[in-house]
Amino acid sequence: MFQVAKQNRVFQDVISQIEEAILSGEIKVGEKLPAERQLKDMFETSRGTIREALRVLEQKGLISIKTGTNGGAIVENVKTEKVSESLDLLIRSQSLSLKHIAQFREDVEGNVTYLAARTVEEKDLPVLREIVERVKKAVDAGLPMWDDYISADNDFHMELARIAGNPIYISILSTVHENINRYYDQFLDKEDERMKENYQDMVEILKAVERREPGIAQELARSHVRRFNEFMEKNPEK
Amino acid sequence: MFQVAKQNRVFQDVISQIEEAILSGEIKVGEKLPAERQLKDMFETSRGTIREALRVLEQKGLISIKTGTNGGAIVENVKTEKVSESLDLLIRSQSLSLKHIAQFREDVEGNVTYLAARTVEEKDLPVLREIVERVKKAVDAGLPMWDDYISADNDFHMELARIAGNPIYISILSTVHENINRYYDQFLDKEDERMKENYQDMVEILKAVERREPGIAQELARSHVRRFNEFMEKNPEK
DNA sequence: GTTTTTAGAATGGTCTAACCATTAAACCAT
DNA sequence: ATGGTTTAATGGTTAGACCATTCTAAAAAC
Repeated sequence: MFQVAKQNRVFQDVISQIEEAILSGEIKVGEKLPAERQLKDMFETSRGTIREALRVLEQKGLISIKTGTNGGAIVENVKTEKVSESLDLLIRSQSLSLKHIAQFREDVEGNVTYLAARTVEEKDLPVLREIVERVKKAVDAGLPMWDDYISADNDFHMELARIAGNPIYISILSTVHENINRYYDQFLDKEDERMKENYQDMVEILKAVERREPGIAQELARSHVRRFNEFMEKNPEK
Repeated sequence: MFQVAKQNRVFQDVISQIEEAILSGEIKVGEKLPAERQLKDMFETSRGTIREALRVLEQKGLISIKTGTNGGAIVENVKTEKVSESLDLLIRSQSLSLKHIAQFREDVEGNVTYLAARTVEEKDLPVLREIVERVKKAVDAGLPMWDDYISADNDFHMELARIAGNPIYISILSTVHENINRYYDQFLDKEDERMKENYQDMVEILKAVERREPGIAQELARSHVRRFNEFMEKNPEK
């Protein structure tokens, strides 16, 4: 029947008002908020309170702050980065097993690759080919280039997400990569054979995307990820 | 080659240390951080700096703060709420459209239903049947029960996620629901016909799950969600 | 006249010290 | 027992000072 009677925190009100001004377009991206000392006078409060509000707005990704003359709080374009950050916290604070992340990744990479193969345009292909080239170079150089190889593999999947055209997938995928890479470092045996197999996978995925065959591309991406996962699961330390 | 040499903000260091202590389990959920005046001494800094750090940790959803004796910063279980909040900001700042969430939801519900149909056990079925019963009652009662109907529909999908057995899907799906429900309220025409059609969808999905037919269940779930989305997109205000 | 150096000013970052507001618990009066 | 009162601990807020960083423009050097 009744709502909890919550306390009034001045900085909360400051946050709401500035957030509203930004989202309504009253203050546009790239523009600066008034200086802290001015805001203090405008809101008739103290600088400390203003600064607490700015910390929250900064954390939300609505503003960024520079020091010095001409510094101040600049209104930012909200990026997907904060979604990744909070999702990452959520994932890390749950007791998730590698199996859960691995399964989720398999599904997501499948979906992303499906969408990418459906929406890919001619101009996207050189970028993908260039990444596959990088993987080839790393594979040819062998184990010393393992890190480059992993990094290019991630780029390949992220580029597919970009092509798929849905920013949500970009956030989700970067979070998944961040989390699963921690496990890869720990549990994946760095073998030459792995690199070669996975390079072949990528070549096949690229071909399917070039031919605009979503279903096939999806299944290839899934087994590509599954291969990684299986090798990790075989590892006894897990 | 080089990382950006970022300036040292004392509160940033405080945030990192406390965050690390929480995520590593050194301080457990439900436990309290030391009082601000104690933290100030421990970190050898000022109370203002400590408070700026606490604002950020609060915004991240890692702690909540109570006033009064026995008050203080309590370590919280990270909830999906903050992910939803940042997604919501993305939408409101127009970096993300309803279309993106709708598409993502279609994929996710499809994946979840596929998994659920594969892993479902006999004991899970009564729960699903009970939810479908609730939907039937709401549908029979017609438009006045619209909210109950939407709520039961969400429950149905969340229960499938639970059955699927991957906590990531539970988090992701609640985030999606939290966000998309706002749009349903705004853009979905509340028509009797909608309720009936969607009830039929759910009955079919349940049947496919009962028969352990993952592929069919997945496709049914996808078109179920797509139906919602299409009705929203037809709405001119969108 | 052009370039370099320097000084100033504006801005965020931090600190101190005080007081206010809220809350739980202990105590007291009825 | 019930209800009020006091007390102490905690977060919330304020004011004022000083430091650190950075841009600008004046001054100096060439």
